[in-house]
Amino acid sequence: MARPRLQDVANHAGVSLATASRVLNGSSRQPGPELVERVRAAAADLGYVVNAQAQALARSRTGLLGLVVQDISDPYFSSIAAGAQAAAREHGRMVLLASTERDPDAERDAVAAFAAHRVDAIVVVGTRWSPEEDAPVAAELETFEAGGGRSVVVGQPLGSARVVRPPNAEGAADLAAALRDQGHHRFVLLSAPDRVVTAQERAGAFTAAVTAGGGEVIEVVEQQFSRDGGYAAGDRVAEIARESADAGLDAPCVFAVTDVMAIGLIARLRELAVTVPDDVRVAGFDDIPTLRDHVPSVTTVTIPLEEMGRLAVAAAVAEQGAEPGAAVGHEVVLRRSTARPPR
Amino acid sequence: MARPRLQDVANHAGVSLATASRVLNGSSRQPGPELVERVRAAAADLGYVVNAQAQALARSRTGLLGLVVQDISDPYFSSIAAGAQAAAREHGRMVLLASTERDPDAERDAVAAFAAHRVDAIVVVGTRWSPEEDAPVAAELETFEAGGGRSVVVGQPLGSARVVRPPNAEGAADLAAALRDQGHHRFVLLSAPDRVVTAQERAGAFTAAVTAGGGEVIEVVEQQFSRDGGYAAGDRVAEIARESADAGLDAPCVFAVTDVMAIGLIARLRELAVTVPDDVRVAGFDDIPTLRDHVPSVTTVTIPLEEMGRLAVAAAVAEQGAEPGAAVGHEVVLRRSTARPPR
DNA sequence: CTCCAGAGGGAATGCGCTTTCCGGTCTCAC
DNA sequence: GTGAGACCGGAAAGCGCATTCCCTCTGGAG
Repeated sequence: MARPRLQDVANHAGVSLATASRVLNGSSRQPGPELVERVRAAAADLGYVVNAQAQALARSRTGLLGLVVQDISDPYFSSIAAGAQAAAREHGRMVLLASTERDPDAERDAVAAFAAHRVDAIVVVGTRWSPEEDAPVAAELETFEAGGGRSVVVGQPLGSARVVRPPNAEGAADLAAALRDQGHHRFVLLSAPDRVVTAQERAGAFTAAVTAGGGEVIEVVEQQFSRDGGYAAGDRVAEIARESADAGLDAPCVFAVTDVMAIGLIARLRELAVTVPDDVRVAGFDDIPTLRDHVPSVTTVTIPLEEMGRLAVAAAVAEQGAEPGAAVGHEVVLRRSTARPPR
Repeated sequence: MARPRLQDVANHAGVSLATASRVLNGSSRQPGPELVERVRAAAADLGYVVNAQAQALARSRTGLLGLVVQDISDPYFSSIAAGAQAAAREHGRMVLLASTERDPDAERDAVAAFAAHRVDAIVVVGTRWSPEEDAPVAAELETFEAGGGRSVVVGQPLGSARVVRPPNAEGAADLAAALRDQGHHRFVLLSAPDRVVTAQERAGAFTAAVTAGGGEVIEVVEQQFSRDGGYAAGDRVAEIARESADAGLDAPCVFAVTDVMAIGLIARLRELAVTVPDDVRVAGFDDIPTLRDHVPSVTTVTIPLEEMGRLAVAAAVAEQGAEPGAAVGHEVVLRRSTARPPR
């Protein structure tokens, strides 16, 4: 049994196609109550399900929202996606999802595919890379916008897309200040390769704030922007800690530019019998949900992940001229991983 | 500047619409090499982007896959989603995502919306509820299949959908056996309301296996199927632990029907100064990624979340008649949370 | 030299729906 | 009583593409 079409409903109700359309699909012009009733009944009778594809073609609007994230299984992205998804639902939009495994090429492909599907807007979530790596995505987004689409990025600016900017610099600076107030002054920076712009923003602002506050970044350790990167940094950090102890210096405080690196680092340190926070202090960034029950509890910068997702969707569906960009708050939360022993 | 249409490309290349279509969209019938070249050039020239909506209408296939999960920010679901997403990409499908906040009504709405968008297949991930709560989704899926769609569930059977079944009973039974072999015999079951079928399957099989092995389930604590549910159970579990200690009995072993409950429980126990595994042992189920760096490490049953997502998509895109259901493996992993003190 | 098969290109139809545009009816004011 | 609107239902023209069918042209067999 083939799916009934709107024409079938119209026939069954004894009205024209136009009337059936007006009744069933939220037209501003509603026929008389009696016809409305007849059409409704016919639709229910036949089990009619509107064909959104055909609607999209006729209206040249799909009601679709393209969401590009770098790894949907990463709590950072899945939290943002949850917010975006909820907001999309409230706005009556459906979400097309793409997870790119942190590959800029896949990012470009995803944007192109979304453009082909004529989504109304595209939201790209995640750090930018080097200008060369970003160029293809940017070009693809440009084309998309030229064709009448709206684009939003959560992260750093990209082309002419609207931006929801995580407070990387502000958060890192505030964190540095808070740690200084706690009495830390010898810092190790656990960062990621240069191409990871988010890491650079955080690392740069942190270093600047530390220096301005009279502290010192005694070493920069560079690793992958992931849990395993943090883990890999463990050996070097442990060495630094031992050197500090041997020299009778204060235990160093590591700033990992993202929570997942902090978690990986702590895992390795535990294996090496280096105690956090006694031998090394550790701070992260993001306050991902995973951190909630981590032991030891980890000092970090809370950023409203779900809200960022919601804001991005709001910017994506906003009428022409509404808020071009959005800022979100942040909060430094000091926890046990940076506690100093009472004296 | 409006988006160029295929007609524009055809004009620009000096060929007919039909020829342009054949060149650009993988038709079995390819025009002569010279024309192919002309059309390709024209398309590139104009920046033509195929309209997937129009294609879908003409072909009456969308290449879309609907994925319904209960909470995309939960690592259980986001891991499955990651697998599904990757598999979909490999099969050249796009994924429409819906996250339902564990609300059966939202689940039904999502399926209906997917049906309206004429997705080729729908994958519903997550536990089933009571028959009454499941009925609407089931009906919606039934309609969808009647209209030519394919449906797959990851979890318990629902209507005539293909099933990817998590090894709930097998895993729980094996876990019970493994714990018995470790010397545990006094168990507390931390389960969820009856309507959560996954919890029932695990709890039922665990209890049966414990009893069969000569052990005893001394109490069943029922809470929400979530981290906070586990947390809420903490006070009662602590009481049980103290009673056991006072009576000079072996410390009880709690089986939390899902890892997130185990994590919440342990968090509360820590606050109450009840030590795991000395005062209470705790085991979970799923082996979600979050568990990787949890302290103490938690005994659980590993199930291949990503693979389940991949299998579901494979079943969704499989040709007629292929594998109707799929089974996945599991593995009990004993970790510190159930370790018994050396004697 | 004729006939036929085959290939290659184009015209035209239709996928299922929205949305003008049109003509008819009804109501109300003058 | 008459004309102007207001209102209402339907016919028809697309939305952008795939695909069927038809026509023409070419080459080879007989």
